[in-house]
Amino acid sequence: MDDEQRAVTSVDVAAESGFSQATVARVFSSPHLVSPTTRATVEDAANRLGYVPNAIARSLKSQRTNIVAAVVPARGEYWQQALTSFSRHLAARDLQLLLFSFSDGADVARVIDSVQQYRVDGILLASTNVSLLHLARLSPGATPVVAFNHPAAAGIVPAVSVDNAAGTAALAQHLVHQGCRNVLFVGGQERASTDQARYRGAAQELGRHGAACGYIEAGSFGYDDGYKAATHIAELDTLPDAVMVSGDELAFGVLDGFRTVGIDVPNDLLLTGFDGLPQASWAGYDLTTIVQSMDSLAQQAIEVLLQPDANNDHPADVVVPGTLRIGKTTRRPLDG
Amino acid sequence: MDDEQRAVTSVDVAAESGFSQATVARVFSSPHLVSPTTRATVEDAANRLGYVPNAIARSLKSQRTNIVAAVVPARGEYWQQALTSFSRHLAARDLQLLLFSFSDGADVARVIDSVQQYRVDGILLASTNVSLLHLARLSPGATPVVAFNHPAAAGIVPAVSVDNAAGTAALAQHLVHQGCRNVLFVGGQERASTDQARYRGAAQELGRHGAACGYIEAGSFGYDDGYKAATHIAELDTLPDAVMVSGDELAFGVLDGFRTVGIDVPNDLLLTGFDGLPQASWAGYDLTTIVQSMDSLAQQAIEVLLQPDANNDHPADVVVPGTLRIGKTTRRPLDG
DNA sequence: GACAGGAATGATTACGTATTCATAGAGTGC
DNA sequence: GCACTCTATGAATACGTAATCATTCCTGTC
Repeated sequence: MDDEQRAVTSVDVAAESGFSQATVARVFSSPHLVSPTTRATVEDAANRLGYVPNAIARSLKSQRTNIVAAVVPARGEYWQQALTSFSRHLAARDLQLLLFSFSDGADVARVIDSVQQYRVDGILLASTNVSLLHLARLSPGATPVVAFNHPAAAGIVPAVSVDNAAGTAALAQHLVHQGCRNVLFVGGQERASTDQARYRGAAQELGRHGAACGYIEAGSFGYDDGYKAATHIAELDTLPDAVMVSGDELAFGVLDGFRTVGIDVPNDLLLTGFDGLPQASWAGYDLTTIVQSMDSLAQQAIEVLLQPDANNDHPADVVVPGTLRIGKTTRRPLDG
Repeated sequence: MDDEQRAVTSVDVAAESGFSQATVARVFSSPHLVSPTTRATVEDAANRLGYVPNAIARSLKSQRTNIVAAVVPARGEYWQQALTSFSRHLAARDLQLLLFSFSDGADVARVIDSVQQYRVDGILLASTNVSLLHLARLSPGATPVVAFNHPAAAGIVPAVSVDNAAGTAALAQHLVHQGCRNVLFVGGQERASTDQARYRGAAQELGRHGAACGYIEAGSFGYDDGYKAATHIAELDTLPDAVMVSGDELAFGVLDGFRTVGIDVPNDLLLTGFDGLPQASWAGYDLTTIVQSMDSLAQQAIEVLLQPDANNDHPADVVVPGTLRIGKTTRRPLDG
């Protein structure tokens, strides 16, 4: 009743079971070193007392926390998907996930300082906006880092990304096959390295076929900015054949914007996205896009993170291909 | 170059600065106890060596980790919103967020054991599916817990939820004003306590006005199951006046399902959701729903969590009201 | 039967910090 | 000039575990 339930330690279990603290510790960390009967006795005592090993003390002693930090932007469907995937794959390896989500304006340096304090086993740095300067701050530390979908970081730290350029190139080729000659690319933020790679991939492929590719910047990768961008596009003197949008969420906004102002997709123009969010296959959108296998990306990222990278002077740079998903936003109902 | 960058400790800083380890520790944990000149000297040495305090050791000594665990379902827009909000509010209090996301089939008991090991300062238990049995497992421990949006947990552990019943009651009243007499409620999972509370609120209010309220279960709160549910509803002999859906994401599926089979919302029937996800105000949906102030909920949850609750025998039970958002899914363009 | 070798366990220590206790000055008031 | 308070610092210890080293005991072999 009035038990103040003082924290139960391995010493308490030792006293209760009649064995030493060392043996109790072994029962929980390397059971094969202890005889079956002893193990049973100790486990019994532990259950009776409600003992749970203290991971903090374990971490201090073993110099491994079994925690991986994920530094992720606070907003955006894409990052939430990524986070879920990280979490699942880390759990499969008995690792915990310490979350550091930061808003656009937040002080990344402060976040990184915070991360360092916890002596995590690795850092998944998932943001296109972390400057290379901040990355450099991390490199001297012994904590392994993987830049997730931050192509510009490749060469400085190990990086895992989807093949952005190849993805938009595939989309561009698809559009060319549909007869598009005048394409407009809607970027999220010009300074984001993914944005740059995606535009480059599109522009090069379109150029190879003699098609034009303009660029406008929406301001963010969010729905609202896509919606606004659609309004601007509608006011252009001549509509493009097709609009390629740098991210799916942004594309949903563009699509809804077009619908509101009476531009019909795909009859008036074609529309593509990028990312392959679950919503892209919702009946309301059915968007042509590049589907990133988030599971594959997350798994690779964690693998690279935990590998004691053999060649330090040449950090790993994994590029995972995406797959083209063709939805009704590029499927002309009646085509010449 | 070849620095093996051995972990720098407060002892190293002590040696470098000429002061004792105790003084170094004080500089970082209670600076007011140390003279300004000493502090400067120590901070200088620390910077030179690249010292970062070890939070693990600090936690072991101080018995506070400054970490809060969030146990959250892996899937669902709503939970991702909640997670983001938790993260932001915890960061504002210099707390870290240890994430435990679990799939539907996962072993909750195992997750909870994991949580216990890390001696977190508190647990945000955000799932309608955690059984009361599991909650009981937690109570003897000294770790404070808050059940987030799990009404059934109220009374056993402190709970913070949106006012589910009042929310659906408000929606029901709105529907009655629109002339609805025959309403169908689409639940996610019957066993979820939020689902029950929401249905109850709707049925009672509709009953008060002599209107009927049927119930069907979609199977989950996800888009796909909503889509399927719409198909089933379309096959009914007589369509209801209105469909109340237990969650927004589910409602998006229902709405898209209706559109696919040619049922027009709001002309053929009215539709409401619950949660107030960002997508609910996207132009493509513009859903009538109850908007939960996630920020307010998260903040309250954290407050309750960290308060050394005065009266232990009567755990806190905070209920936050939602606000009605009227979208075009209940706005008849031309009404008799 | 003696001895090697292995298995099981206990005693001890280290991980890096925060805090208590003790101590040395530095002011302060009479 | 002395007792006294107060501040700044150092020495020592504790947090809870895992790993090393030492010890005991048991088994098998020639």
